Amino acid sequence: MAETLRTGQVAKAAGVNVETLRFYERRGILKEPERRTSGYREYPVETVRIVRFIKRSQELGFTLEEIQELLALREDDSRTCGEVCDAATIKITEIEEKVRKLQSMKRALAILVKSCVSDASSRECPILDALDDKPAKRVK
Amino acid sequence: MAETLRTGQVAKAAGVNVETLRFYERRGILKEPERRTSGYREYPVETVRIVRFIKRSQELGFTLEEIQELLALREDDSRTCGEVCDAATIKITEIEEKVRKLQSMKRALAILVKSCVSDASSRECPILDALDDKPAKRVK
DNA sequence: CTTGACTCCGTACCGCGGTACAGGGTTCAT
DNA sequence: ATGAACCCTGTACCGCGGTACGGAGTCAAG
Repeated sequence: MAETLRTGQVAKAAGVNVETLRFYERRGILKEPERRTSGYREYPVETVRIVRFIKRSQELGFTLEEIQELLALREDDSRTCGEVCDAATIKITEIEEKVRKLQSMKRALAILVKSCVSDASSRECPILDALDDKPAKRVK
Repeated sequence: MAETLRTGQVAKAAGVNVETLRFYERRGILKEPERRTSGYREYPVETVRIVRFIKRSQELGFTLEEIQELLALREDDSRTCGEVCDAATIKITEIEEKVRKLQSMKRALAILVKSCVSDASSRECPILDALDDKPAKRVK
């Protein structure tokens, strides 16, 4: 029963390759693991989940730097609760903004689909309206 | 009253710089505008909205290639309605997936905030659970 | 005690999405 | 008719997030 994992095992389990782990370590996004005397890294099993979290977060449009901040929110004994709380609240606001825009885009696509179905010669284009500044309302 | 705009005007209005327009043109994401005899580009005013759409879409995690597809959905007289419809439907599904994940992350952050408020010494970390495969339920 | 898979480190390179010149031509207001 | 402000093309470079070596050491099974 392995309490620790080596690079290859972590990489495989997390679906990334070994150099990516090293890259994350250099970037400071993964903290340096223990080493055995040979120099081999010994990762805690948890690392797999962290790496997976990173990859998924990226798909959502977060940069590595932002992800680093997100990860810093967990297991940060040093910072005061208030700080963590504030940071998390800011992130929540950002996420809500993303969701809002995505839903706006989705609505635009839905209009497109509907106009397709109902009327082949529809001329108005909802796509550009989707993310406009002005709250467009020209659905006719 | 200007019916067309020049690069500088488009760039300024859209909040990008001139070379970005040229770059989009090379990439095929903006179609080549008319030219006056001097070689100066003459953009239709609509271009400003297109560029703004591109920038906003990027913030939502779409690549230029995906954005190109989105833009292709509009004003595409050649393609059949069915094709456009199918493509839009696929995009909608992708968007829903993004939203789902974002909301999952948001929930995790909210738990974090709440645990902060209620109990300074809470030990469980919701962050890593947020985007896990398994539908975690350990809120205790 | 060898062989093959794994790991180490360093450094170089990649694709994406731009950004920044250099070296010219155009416009237009004065 | 001239100067500032704009535009053209081409090419080189940038930061991000990895990816791919090369050359060497380690580990475990046979």
